[in-house]
Amino acid sequence: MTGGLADSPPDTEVANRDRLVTAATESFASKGFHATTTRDISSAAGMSQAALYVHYPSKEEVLYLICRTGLEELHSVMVVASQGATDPADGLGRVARAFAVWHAEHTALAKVANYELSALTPEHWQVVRECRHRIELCFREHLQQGMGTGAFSVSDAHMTTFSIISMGTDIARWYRPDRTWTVDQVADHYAAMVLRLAGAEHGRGGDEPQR
Amino acid sequence: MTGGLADSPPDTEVANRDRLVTAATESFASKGFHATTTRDISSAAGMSQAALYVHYPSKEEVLYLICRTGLEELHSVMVVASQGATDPADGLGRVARAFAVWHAEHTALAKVANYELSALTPEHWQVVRECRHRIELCFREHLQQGMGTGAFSVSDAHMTTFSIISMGTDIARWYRPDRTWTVDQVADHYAAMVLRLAGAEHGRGGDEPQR
DNA sequence: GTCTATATCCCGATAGAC
DNA sequence: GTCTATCGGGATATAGAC
Repeated sequence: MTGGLADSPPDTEVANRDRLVTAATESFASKGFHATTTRDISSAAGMSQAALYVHYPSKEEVLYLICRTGLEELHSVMVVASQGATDPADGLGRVARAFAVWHAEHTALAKVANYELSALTPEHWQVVRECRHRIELCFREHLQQGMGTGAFSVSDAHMTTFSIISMGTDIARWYRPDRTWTVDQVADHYAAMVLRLAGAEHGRGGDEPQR
Repeated sequence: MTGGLADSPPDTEVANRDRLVTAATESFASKGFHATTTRDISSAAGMSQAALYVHYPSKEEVLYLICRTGLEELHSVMVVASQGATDPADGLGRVARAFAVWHAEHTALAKVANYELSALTPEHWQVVRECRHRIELCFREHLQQGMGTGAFSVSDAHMTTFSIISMGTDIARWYRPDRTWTVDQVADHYAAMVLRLAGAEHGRGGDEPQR
Protein backbone atom coordinates (compact mmCIF):
# COMPACT_ATOMS: atom_id res chain seq x y z
CA MET A 1 0.00 0.00 0.00
CA THR A 2 2.64 2.48 0.96
CA GLY A 3 4.69 2.01 -2.15
CA GLY A 4 6.46 -1.31 -1.87
CA LEU A 5 6.79 -3.53 -4.91
CA ALA A 6 5.55 -6.68 -3.26
CA ASP A 7 1.79 -6.96 -3.32
CA SER A 8 1.40 -10.04 -1.15
CA PRO A 9 1.19 -8.80 2.43
CA PRO A 10 3.10 -10.90 4.91
CA ASP A 11 0.80 -13.12 6.92
CA THR A 12 2.24 -12.01 10.23
CA GLU A 13 0.61 -8.62 9.93
CA VAL A 14 -2.95 -9.84 9.71
CA ALA A 15 -2.11 -12.53 12.22
CA ASN A 16 -0.95 -9.90 14.68
CA ARG A 17 -4.09 -7.84 14.16
CA ASP A 18 -6.23 -10.88 14.79
CA ARG A 19 -4.26 -12.07 17.76
CA LEU A 20 -4.72 -8.69 19.41
CA VAL A 21 -8.48 -8.94 19.03
CA THR A 22 -8.52 -12.50 20.26
CA ALA A 23 -6.44 -11.64 23.30
CA ALA A 24 -8.57 -8.61 24.03
CA THR A 25 -11.76 -10.64 23.79
CA GLU A 26 -10.49 -13.20 26.28
CA SER A 27 -9.28 -10.60 28.74
CA PHE A 28 -12.33 -8.36 28.45
CA ALA A 29 -14.50 -11.40 29.06
CA SER A 30 -12.70 -12.67 32.12
CA LYS A 31 -11.58 -9.47 33.84
CA GLY A 32 -13.68 -6.78 32.24
CA PHE A 33 -12.74 -3.94 29.91
CA HIS A 34 -11.48 -1.51 32.55
CA ALA A 35 -9.51 -4.13 34.43
CA THR A 36 -7.75 -5.09 31.22
CA THR A 37 -4.65 -3.09 30.36
CA THR A 38 -3.23 -2.56 26.93
CA ARG A 39 -0.19 -4.44 28.25
CA ASP A 40 -2.39 -7.43 29.05
CA ILE A 41 -3.67 -7.49 25.49
CA SER A 42 -0.36 -6.90 23.77
CA SER A 43 1.65 -9.36 25.82
CA ALA A 44 -0.98 -12.07 25.39
CA ALA A 45 -0.64 -11.48 21.65
CA GLY A 46 3.15 -11.68 21.92
CA MET A 47 3.84 -8.04 21.18
CA SER A 48 4.95 -4.90 22.95
CA GLN A 49 2.39 -2.57 24.44
CA ALA A 50 2.92 0.15 21.87
CA ALA A 51 2.30 -2.25 18.98
CA LEU A 52 -1.41 -2.23 19.73
CA TYR A 53 -1.65 1.39 18.60
CA VAL A 54 -0.29 0.57 15.16
CA HIS A 55 -3.37 -1.54 14.49
CA TYR A 56 -6.05 0.18 16.53
CA PRO A 57 -6.38 3.81 17.60
CA SER A 58 -7.50 3.04 21.14
CA LYS A 59 -8.50 0.32 23.54
CA GLU A 60 -12.13 1.37 23.22
CA GLU A 61 -12.00 0.89 19.45
CA VAL A 62 -10.91 -2.69 20.00
CA LEU A 63 -13.91 -3.23 22.25
CA TYR A 64 -16.17 -1.64 19.66
CA LEU A 65 -14.84 -3.87 16.91
CA ILE A 66 -15.37 -6.95 19.04
CA CYS A 67 -18.93 -6.05 19.98
CA ARG A 68 -20.06 -4.94 16.55
CA THR A 69 -18.65 -7.80 14.53
CA GLY A 70 -19.71 -10.29 17.18
CA LEU A 71 -23.31 -9.16 17.23
CA GLU A 72 -23.45 -8.94 13.44
CA GLU A 73 -22.22 -12.48 13.21
CA LEU A 74 -24.79 -13.62 15.75
CA HIS A 75 -27.59 -11.93 13.86
CA SER A 76 -26.43 -13.48 10.61
CA VAL A 77 -26.41 -16.92 12.17
CA MET A 78 -29.97 -16.41 13.37
CA VAL A 79 -31.22 -15.24 10.01
CA VAL A 80 -29.65 -18.19 8.21
CA ALA A 81 -31.08 -20.59 10.74
CA SER A 82 -34.61 -19.34 10.27
CA GLN A 83 -34.56 -19.99 6.53
CA GLY A 84 -36.60 -22.94 5.42
CA ALA A 85 -38.77 -23.09 8.51
CA THR A 86 -42.04 -24.90 7.96
CA ASP A 87 -44.15 -23.22 10.64
CA PRO A 88 -43.79 -20.70 13.49
CA ALA A 89 -42.77 -23.26 16.08
CA ASP A 90 -40.19 -24.70 13.73
CA GLY A 91 -38.87 -21.23 12.94
CA LEU A 92 -38.64 -20.13 16.56
CA GLY A 93 -37.01 -23.40 17.49
CA ARG A 94 -34.39 -23.04 14.77
CA VAL A 95 -33.54 -19.50 15.73
CA ALA A 96 -33.37 -20.43 19.40
CA ARG A 97 -31.12 -23.36 18.66
CA ALA A 98 -28.73 -21.21 16.63
CA PHE A 99 -28.73 -18.60 19.36
CA ALA A 100 -27.80 -21.16 21.99
CA VAL A 101 -25.12 -22.79 19.88
CA TRP A 102 -23.48 -19.47 19.17
CA HIS A 103 -23.44 -18.47 22.84
CA ALA A 104 -22.09 -21.85 23.91
CA GLU A 105 -19.39 -21.82 21.26
CA HIS A 106 -18.34 -18.19 21.71
CA THR A 107 -18.62 -17.64 25.43
CA ALA A 108 -15.89 -15.00 25.67
CA LEU A 109 -17.16 -13.05 22.69
CA ALA A 110 -20.73 -13.26 23.94
CA LYS A 111 -19.80 -12.04 27.40
CA VAL A 112 -17.99 -9.01 25.99
CA ALA A 113 -20.76 -8.15 23.56
CA ASN A 114 -23.35 -8.33 26.30
CA TYR A 115 -21.77 -7.19 29.53
CA GLU A 116 -19.05 -4.68 28.62
CA LEU A 117 -21.13 -2.26 26.61
CA SER A 118 -21.04 0.49 29.21
CA ALA A 119 -17.42 1.14 28.27
CA LEU A 120 -18.33 2.14 24.71
CA THR A 121 -18.44 5.76 23.63
CA PRO A 122 -21.97 7.12 23.15
CA GLU A 123 -21.54 7.00 19.36
CA HIS A 124 -20.37 3.42 19.33
CA TRP A 125 -23.02 2.44 21.84
CA GLN A 126 -25.69 3.67 19.43
CA VAL A 127 -24.41 1.42 16.67
CA VAL A 128 -24.17 -1.61 18.92
CA ARG A 129 -27.62 -0.83 20.29
CA GLU A 130 -29.04 -1.17 16.80
CA CYS A 131 -27.35 -4.53 16.35
CA ARG A 132 -28.96 -5.70 19.55
CA HIS A 133 -32.30 -4.37 18.43
CA ARG A 134 -32.19 -6.40 15.23
CA ILE A 135 -31.47 -9.53 17.21
CA GLU A 136 -34.35 -8.78 19.53
CA LEU A 137 -36.64 -8.22 16.56
CA CYS A 138 -35.63 -11.53 15.05
CA PHE A 139 -37.00 -13.33 18.10
CA ARG A 140 -40.05 -11.16 18.54
CA GLU A 141 -41.13 -11.44 14.94
CA HIS A 142 -41.12 -15.20 15.10
CA LEU A 143 -43.03 -15.01 18.35
CA GLN A 144 -45.66 -12.65 16.99
CA GLN A 145 -46.05 -14.66 13.84
CA GLY A 146 -46.98 -17.70 15.90
CA MET A 147 -49.27 -15.62 18.06
CA GLY A 148 -51.08 -14.59 14.90
CA THR A 149 -51.64 -18.13 13.71
CA GLY A 150 -52.60 -19.38 17.14
CA ALA A 151 -49.58 -21.65 17.34
CA PHE A 152 -48.28 -19.75 20.36
CA SER A 153 -49.93 -18.46 23.49
CA VAL A 154 -48.09 -15.47 24.91
CA SER A 155 -49.48 -12.77 27.16
CA ASP A 156 -46.73 -10.21 26.46
CA ALA A 157 -44.44 -10.56 23.47
CA HIS A 158 -41.96 -7.96 24.67
CA MET A 159 -41.39 -9.40 28.11
CA THR A 160 -41.29 -12.91 26.68
CA THR A 161 -38.68 -11.82 24.16
CA PHE A 162 -36.57 -10.30 26.91
CA SER A 163 -36.78 -13.54 28.84
CA ILE A 164 -35.82 -15.64 25.86
CA ILE A 165 -32.77 -13.47 25.22
CA SER A 166 -31.81 -13.43 28.90
CA MET A 167 -31.87 -17.21 29.07
CA GLY A 168 -29.81 -17.51 25.92
CA THR A 169 -27.16 -14.89 26.54
CA ASP A 170 -26.56 -16.18 30.04
CA ILE A 171 -25.55 -19.53 28.58
CA ALA A 172 -22.24 -17.85 27.85
CA ARG A 173 -21.80 -17.21 31.56
CA TRP A 174 -22.50 -20.68 32.92
CA TYR A 175 -21.62 -23.06 30.10
CA ARG A 176 -18.24 -24.79 30.13
CA PRO A 177 -17.34 -27.07 27.21
CA ASP A 178 -15.54 -29.57 29.41
CA ARG A 179 -18.40 -30.22 31.72
CA THR A 180 -21.68 -31.97 31.97
CA TRP A 181 -23.33 -31.09 28.69
CA THR A 182 -22.45 -30.91 25.02
CA VAL A 183 -23.30 -27.86 22.97
CA ASP A 184 -26.07 -29.82 21.31
CA GLN A 185 -27.64 -30.81 24.59
CA VAL A 186 -27.64 -27.21 25.75
CA ALA A 187 -29.11 -26.03 22.47
CA ASP A 188 -31.82 -28.68 22.49
CA HIS A 189 -32.81 -27.86 26.04
CA TYR A 190 -32.82 -24.15 25.32
CA ALA A 191 -34.96 -24.51 22.21
CA ALA A 192 -37.43 -26.65 24.14
CA MET A 193 -37.64 -24.06 26.89
CA VAL A 194 -38.16 -21.25 24.42
CA LEU A 195 -41.06 -23.15 22.91
CA ARG A 196 -42.50 -23.67 26.37
CA LEU A 197 -42.28 -19.94 27.02
CA ALA A 198 -44.08 -19.39 23.74
CA GLY A 199 -46.83 -21.77 24.84
CA ALA A 200 -46.19 -23.94 21.82
CA GLU A 201 -47.23 -27.25 23.34
CA HIS A 202 -49.83 -28.70 20.97
CA GLY A 203 -51.79 -30.82 23.38
CA ARG A 204 -49.32 -33.46 24.51
CA GLY A 205 -48.88 -35.93 21.71
CA GLY A 206 -46.21 -33.97 19.92
CA ASP A 207 -46.32 -33.92 16.15
CA GLU A 208 -49.92 -34.63 15.33
CA PRO A 209 -51.50 -31.95 13.19
CA GLN A 210 -53.92 -29.82 15.11
CA ARG A 211 -57.51 -30.74 14.21
CA MET B 1 -16.77 3.89 71.89
CA THR B 2 -13.51 5.79 72.00
CA GLY B 3 -14.11 7.27 75.41
CA GLY B 4 -16.60 10.07 74.96
CA LEU B 5 -19.31 10.65 77.55
CA ALA B 6 -22.18 10.88 75.11
CA ASP B 7 -23.58 7.46 74.19
CA SER B 8 -26.00 8.53 71.48
CA PRO B 9 -24.03 8.56 68.23
CA PRO B 10 -24.86 11.45 65.97
CA ASP B 11 -27.03 10.37 63.08
CA THR B 12 -24.76 11.91 60.52
CA GLU B 13 -22.14 9.24 61.03
CA VAL B 14 -24.35 6.30 60.14
CA ALA B 15 -25.94 8.41 57.45
CA ASN B 16 -22.55 9.02 55.87
CA ARG B 17 -21.66 5.34 56.01
CA ASP B 18 -24.91 4.47 54.30
CA ARG B 19 -24.71 7.22 51.75
CA LEU B 20 -21.30 5.95 50.68
CA VAL B 21 -22.69 2.49 50.07
CA THR B 22 -25.68 3.86 48.23
CA ALA B 23 -23.53 6.03 46.01
CA ALA B 24 -21.14 3.18 45.35
CA THR B 25 -24.00 0.86 44.42
CA GLU B 26 -25.37 3.32 41.90
CA SER B 27 -22.00 4.01 40.33
CA PHE B 28 -20.88 0.38 40.27
CA ALA B 29 -24.16 -0.50 38.60
CA SER B 30 -24.02 2.13 35.90
CA LYS B 31 -20.31 2.40 35.13
CA GLY B 32 -18.85 -0.74 36.65
CA PHE B 33 -16.51 -1.23 39.59
CA HIS B 34 -13.27 -0.43 37.82
CA ALA B 35 -14.64 2.62 36.05
CA THR B 36 -15.83 4.02 39.36
CA THR B 37 -13.28 6.05 41.32
CA THR B 38 -13.31 6.57 45.05
CA ARG B 39 -13.76 10.23 44.22
CA ASP B 40 -16.96 9.38 42.34
CA ILE B 41 -18.32 7.59 45.36
CA SER B 42 -17.28 10.16 47.95
CA SER B 43 -18.45 13.20 46.04
CA ALA B 44 -21.82 11.61 45.29
CA ALA B 45 -22.13 11.05 49.03
CA GLY B 46 -21.17 14.67 49.68
CA MET B 47 -17.81 13.96 51.23
CA SER B 48 -14.13 14.23 50.44
CA GLN B 49 -12.32 11.34 48.84
CA ALA B 50 -10.33 10.48 51.94
CA ALA B 51 -13.48 10.20 54.06
CA LEU B 52 -14.32 6.88 52.42
CA TYR B 53 -11.34 5.28 54.10
CA VAL B 54 -12.57 6.21 57.55
CA HIS B 55 -15.56 3.94 57.03
CA TYR B 56 -14.21 1.23 54.75
CA PRO B 57 -10.70 -0.10 54.33
CA SER B 58 -10.81 -0.23 50.53
CA LYS B 59 -13.01 0.16 47.49
CA GLU B 60 -13.14 -3.59 47.09
CA GLU B 61 -14.50 -3.97 50.62
CA VAL B 62 -17.37 -1.69 49.70
CA LEU B 63 -18.14 -3.89 46.72
CA TYR B 64 -17.98 -6.96 48.91
CA LEU B 65 -20.36 -5.48 51.46
CA ILE B 66 -22.83 -4.55 48.73
CA CYS B 67 -22.75 -7.99 47.12
CA ARG B 68 -22.92 -10.00 50.31
CA THR B 69 -25.68 -8.10 52.06
CA GLY B 70 -27.61 -7.78 48.83
CA LEU B 71 -27.58 -11.48 48.10
CA GLU B 72 -28.34 -12.36 51.70
CA GLU B 73 -31.34 -10.08 51.59
CA LEU B 74 -32.48 -11.64 48.33
CA HIS B 75 -32.17 -15.13 49.74
CA SER B 76 -34.08 -14.12 52.85
CA VAL B 77 -36.89 -12.68 50.75
CA MET B 78 -37.12 -15.93 48.80
CA VAL B 79 -37.22 -18.08 51.94
CA VAL B 80 -39.94 -15.97 53.50
CA ALA B 81 -41.96 -16.04 50.30
CA SER B 82 -41.91 -19.82 50.10
CA GLN B 83 -43.39 -20.24 53.57
CA GLY B 84 -46.99 -21.37 53.61
CA ALA B 85 -46.97 -22.76 50.11
CA THR B 86 -49.71 -25.31 49.51
CA ASP B 87 -48.06 -27.33 46.72
CA PRO B 88 -44.95 -27.31 44.52
CA ALA B 89 -46.40 -25.05 41.86
CA ASP B 90 -47.59 -22.61 44.50
CA GLY B 91 -44.20 -22.69 46.19
CA LEU B 92 -42.22 -22.18 42.99
CA GLY B 93 -44.56 -19.43 41.92
CA ARG B 94 -44.16 -17.60 45.21
CA VAL B 95 -40.39 -17.81 45.14
CA ALA B 96 -40.31 -16.68 41.52
CA ARG B 97 -42.57 -13.75 42.27
CA ALA B 98 -40.40 -12.63 45.16
CA PHE B 99 -37.30 -13.01 43.02
CA ALA B 100 -38.76 -10.83 40.29
CA VAL B 101 -40.04 -8.17 42.68
CA TRP B 102 -36.67 -7.88 44.35
CA HIS B 103 -34.83 -7.52 41.04
CA ALA B 104 -37.29 -4.96 39.73
CA GLU B 105 -37.16 -2.92 42.93
CA HIS B 106 -33.39 -3.08 43.41
CA THR B 107 -32.04 -2.87 39.89
CA ALA B 108 -28.73 -1.19 40.83
CA LEU B 109 -28.05 -3.53 43.71
CA ALA B 110 -28.95 -6.53 41.61
CA LYS B 111 -26.69 -5.48 38.76
CA VAL B 112 -23.72 -5.07 41.08
CA ALA B 113 -24.34 -8.35 42.89
CA ASN B 114 -24.56 -10.21 39.60
CA TYR B 115 -22.23 -8.57 37.12
CA GLU B 116 -19.36 -7.03 39.13
CA LEU B 117 -18.23 -10.12 40.97
CA SER B 118 -14.99 -10.51 39.03
CA ALA B 119 -13.59 -7.54 40.93
CA LEU B 120 -13.83 -9.33 44.28
CA THR B 121 -10.77 -10.84 45.95
CA PRO B 122 -10.65 -14.63 45.80
CA GLU B 123 -11.60 -14.86 49.47
CA HIS B 124 -14.60 -12.59 49.13
CA TRP B 125 -15.61 -14.28 45.92
CA GLN B 126 -15.84 -17.58 47.79
CA VAL B 127 -18.25 -16.13 50.30
CA VAL B 128 -20.42 -14.51 47.67
CA ARG B 129 -20.33 -17.71 45.69
CA GLU B 130 -21.93 -19.53 48.58
CA CYS B 131 -24.66 -16.94 48.80
CA ARG B 132 -25.40 -17.47 45.13
CA HIS B 133 -25.39 -21.21 45.61
CA ARG B 134 -28.04 -20.98 48.32
CA ILE B 135 -30.24 -18.93 46.03
CA GLU B 136 -29.77 -21.43 43.25
CA LEU B 137 -30.64 -24.27 45.62
CA CYS B 138 -33.78 -22.51 46.70
CA PHE B 139 -35.08 -22.63 43.14
CA ARG B 140 -33.83 -26.10 42.36
CA GLU B 141 -35.29 -27.65 45.47
CA HIS B 142 -38.73 -26.38 44.65
CA LEU B 143 -38.28 -27.65 41.12
CA GLN B 144 -37.17 -31.11 42.18
CA GLN B 145 -39.93 -31.36 44.73
CA GLY B 146 -42.49 -30.85 42.00
CA MET B 147 -40.67 -33.28 39.76
CA GLY B 148 -40.99 -35.85 42.51
CA THR B 149 -44.73 -35.43 42.87
CA GLY B 150 -45.30 -35.30 39.14
CA ALA B 151 -46.52 -31.72 39.27
CA PHE B 152 -43.64 -30.59 37.07
CA SER B 153 -42.15 -32.00 33.91
CA VAL B 154 -38.51 -31.02 33.54
CA SER B 155 -35.84 -32.80 31.53
CA ASP B 156 -32.87 -31.21 33.32
CA ALA B 157 -33.28 -29.52 36.68
CA HIS B 158 -29.88 -27.86 36.61
CA MET B 159 -30.21 -26.23 33.23
CA THR B 160 -33.77 -25.21 33.98
CA THR B 161 -32.65 -23.62 37.23
CA PHE B 162 -29.96 -21.69 35.40
CA SER B 163 -32.54 -20.45 32.92
CA ILE B 164 -34.96 -19.41 35.63
CA ILE B 165 -32.25 -17.42 37.38
CA SER B 166 -31.04 -15.89 34.12
CA MET B 167 -34.51 -14.65 33.26
CA GLY B 168 -34.97 -13.21 36.72
CA THR B 169 -31.65 -11.51 37.26
CA ASP B 170 -31.79 -9.92 33.84
CA ILE B 171 -34.98 -8.12 34.88
CA ALA B 172 -32.65 -5.74 36.70
CA ARG B 173 -31.03 -4.88 33.37
CA TRP B 174 -34.10 -4.13 31.30
CA TYR B 175 -36.76 -3.03 33.75
CA ARG B 176 -37.36 0.70 34.23
CA PRO B 177 -39.94 1.77 36.83
CA ASP B 178 -41.22 4.64 34.70
CA ARG B 179 -42.06 2.58 31.71
CA THR B 180 -44.58 0.19 30.37
CA TRP B 181 -45.04 -2.21 33.25
CA THR B 182 -45.53 -2.09 36.98
CA VAL B 183 -43.45 -4.26 39.27
CA ASP B 184 -46.47 -6.48 39.83
CA GLN B 185 -47.00 -7.02 36.15
CA VAL B 186 -43.39 -8.00 35.67
CA ALA B 187 -43.52 -10.35 38.65
CA ASP B 188 -46.74 -11.98 37.49
CA HIS B 189 -45.40 -12.54 34.01
CA TYR B 190 -42.12 -13.90 35.36
CA ALA B 191 -43.84 -16.31 37.73
CA ALA B 192 -46.05 -17.55 34.90
CA MET B 193 -43.01 -18.12 32.68
CA VAL B 194 -41.18 -19.96 35.41
CA LEU B 195 -44.13 -22.31 35.81
CA ARG B 196 -44.15 -22.87 32.07
CA LEU B 197 -40.49 -23.77 32.16
CA ALA B 198 -41.30 -26.20 34.95
CA GLY B 199 -43.99 -27.77 32.78
CA ALA B 200 -46.58 -27.02 35.45
CA GLU B 201 -49.55 -26.78 33.12
CA HIS B 202 -52.00 -29.42 34.41
CA GLY B 203 -53.86 -30.30 31.25
CA ARG B 204 -55.36 -27.03 30.13
CA GLY B 205 -58.24 -26.28 32.48
CA GLY B 206 -56.12 -24.94 35.27
CA ASP B 207 -56.92 -26.03 38.80
CA GLU B 208 -58.63 -29.35 38.36
CA PRO B 209 -56.93 -32.15 40.28
CA GLN B 210 -55.11 -34.58 38.05
CA ARG B 211 -57.04 -37.84 37.71
C1' DG C 1 5.53 -2.60 11.90
C1' DT C 2 7.85 -3.28 15.97
C1' DC C 3 10.52 -1.86 19.51
C1' DT C 4 12.19 1.01 23.91
C1' DA C 5 11.46 5.02 26.33
C1' DT C 6 8.64 8.49 27.97
C1' DA C 7 4.99 12.12 28.49
C1' DT C 8 0.89 12.98 30.90
C1' DC C 9 -2.53 11.99 33.71
C1' DC C 10 -5.24 9.93 37.29
C1' DC C 11 -6.09 6.35 40.65
C1' DG C 12 -6.16 4.18 45.43
C1' DA C 13 -4.60 4.86 49.73
C1' DT C 14 -2.15 7.51 53.53
C1' DA C 15 -0.42 11.57 56.52
C1' DG C 16 -1.42 14.95 59.49
C1' DA C 17 -3.97 19.25 60.84
C1' DC C 18 -8.34 20.44 63.00
C1' DG D 1 -14.67 12.02 61.52
C1' DT D 2 -13.64 15.15 58.13
C1' DC D 3 -10.70 17.79 55.66
C1' DT D 4 -6.45 19.19 52.37
C1' DA D 5 -2.36 17.63 50.51
C1' DT D 6 0.43 14.15 48.80
C1' DC D 7 2.83 9.69 47.89
C1' DG D 8 3.66 5.92 44.97
C1' DG D 9 2.18 3.38 41.30
C1' DG D 10 0.32 2.34 36.95
C1' DA D 11 -2.72 3.61 33.21
C1' DT D 12 -3.27 5.19 28.06
C1' DA D 13 -1.20 7.01 24.42
C1' DT D 14 2.87 9.08 21.86
C1' DA D 15 7.88 9.84 20.15
C1' DG D 16 11.51 8.34 17.73
C1' DA D 17 15.06 4.76 16.55
C1' DC D 18 15.46 0.68 13.65
